[in-house]
Amino acid sequence: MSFSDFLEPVSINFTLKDHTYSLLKDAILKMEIYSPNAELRLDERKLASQLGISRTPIREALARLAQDGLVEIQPRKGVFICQKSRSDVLEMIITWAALESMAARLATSVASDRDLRSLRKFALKHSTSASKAELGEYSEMNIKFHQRILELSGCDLLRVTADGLFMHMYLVRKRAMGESDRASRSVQDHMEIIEALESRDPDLAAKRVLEHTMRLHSHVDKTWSLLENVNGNDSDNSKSNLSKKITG
Amino acid sequence: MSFSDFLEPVSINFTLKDHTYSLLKDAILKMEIYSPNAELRLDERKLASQLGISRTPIREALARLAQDGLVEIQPRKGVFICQKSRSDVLEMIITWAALESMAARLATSVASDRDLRSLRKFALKHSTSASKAELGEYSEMNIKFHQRILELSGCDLLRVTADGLFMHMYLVRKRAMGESDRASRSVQDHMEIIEALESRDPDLAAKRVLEHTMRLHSHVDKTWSLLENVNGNDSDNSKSNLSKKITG
DNA sequence: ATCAGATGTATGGTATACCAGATATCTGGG
DNA sequence: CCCAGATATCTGGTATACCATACATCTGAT
Repeated sequence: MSFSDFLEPVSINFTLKDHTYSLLKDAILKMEIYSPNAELRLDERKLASQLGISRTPIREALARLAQDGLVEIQPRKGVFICQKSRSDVLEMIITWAALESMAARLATSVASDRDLRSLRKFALKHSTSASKAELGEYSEMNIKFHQRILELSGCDLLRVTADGLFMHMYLVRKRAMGESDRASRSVQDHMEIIEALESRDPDLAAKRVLEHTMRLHSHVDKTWSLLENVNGNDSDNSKSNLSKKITG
Repeated sequence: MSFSDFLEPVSINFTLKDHTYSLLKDAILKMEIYSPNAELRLDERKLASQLGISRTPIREALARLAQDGLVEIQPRKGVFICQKSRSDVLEMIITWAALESMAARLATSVASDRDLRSLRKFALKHSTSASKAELGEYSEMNIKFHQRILELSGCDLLRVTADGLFMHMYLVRKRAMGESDRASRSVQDHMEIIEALESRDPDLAAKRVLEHTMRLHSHVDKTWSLLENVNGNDSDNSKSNLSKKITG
């Protein structure tokens, strides 16, 4: 072993801006941005000195985060973490429903029997945690289940687009779990979705995923008055009970 | 009238980086990036001197374009306009179908009778241009029709997400029109979609939009061997005839 | 005491200098 | 003539200086 054998992994293609991007993204996703005392402002100079780098890579990372919709850059004012309003969340759920419903439709054609067996096994394995008040764990599994359906579609763009939404949903996820009996209903829904996939029925699979996700929409619509008026006008009362109307 | 009355519109909130972003985006969307002699490389310094500004705002604009998927930044190599492979295009069509199908579903609930009448009028007005070989005009109208459905959904996120796809589709659109009898079939499809919306049947509207868009998928799948191997491996032959399989 | 205007300061916007990797070109030995 | 190694140069990555605006604070006249 020569000396040089030990210093290979300098990770080629590493750039500060990319590193900073994921660093900031993780930080934003982890922080409780809805707590009343949350610091929503990001100070370029402070970040630069904290990370020990210059402002340039930070600014490019912030530009990308702004494109993601995670932060908002107000010229000459500052950059602020975006709080999602209730209607923002509802729209994310609708869009997510659209994507995952299509994914399920595709999956009935392209997913292998082996993949579906694996999905069923995964769902069964975690079905017990729903009732045991291990809601944190169940919540994790819940997200994984839905991401798995996106993967099984074989359409990477569907998956990537939905991931962009999950990123935002993650920010508000902590609020949703543990309310009413959603978890046990969720387990039942999941099994019915799997059955639809296994029966290779595209319309049925799409319908069940749509109804399942729109139940979340309905739930958030009814119970999340908390986020009202957080970002000014949130005045689309016209969409009330939308979930029931559009699922036929 | 005092002198100062004439110099108000300095456009507050104007920033070079935002301006550069839309400038570059438009330029990329307008150029023929699939012509063999297309210049795919973007030189920061050249752009800077051409636009008469420094590299900084250009770099931030490029960072945003990269997030959009319009360009790819290869560290220490350069920034290149992304050419879409055939399978990329197919995935965009699938995702678009998912979004617009959901939009139609929503529209059956939230669109007003007046909006639907307006949509029908718009479709009728342009239905003749399809047969008159004014394919450029028809193509424009076609896109507007679909965007209008997204708007009628009342869900802005659906519309914005789909717009991001339209941006890419625009790049390849010139190739699709004028092939076979797609235009006249398209007119028929559009009228049936409008009828479904007017009958306020969410499932039917969603189904018709899905089938219409997946016909485009099918067409591209069969005829666009041109884009094969443009970006290396394009090896998802497993999806053949996907359109037929998933529309029930 | 109050408020308009001046002034200071903090923050993002922009320009520019310099660094490092990647590639093309040159050059000399074979 | 060929090719390895040196070298020049091009390009993006980073740091830093400076500018312009927004906002807070101060000041003095009423």
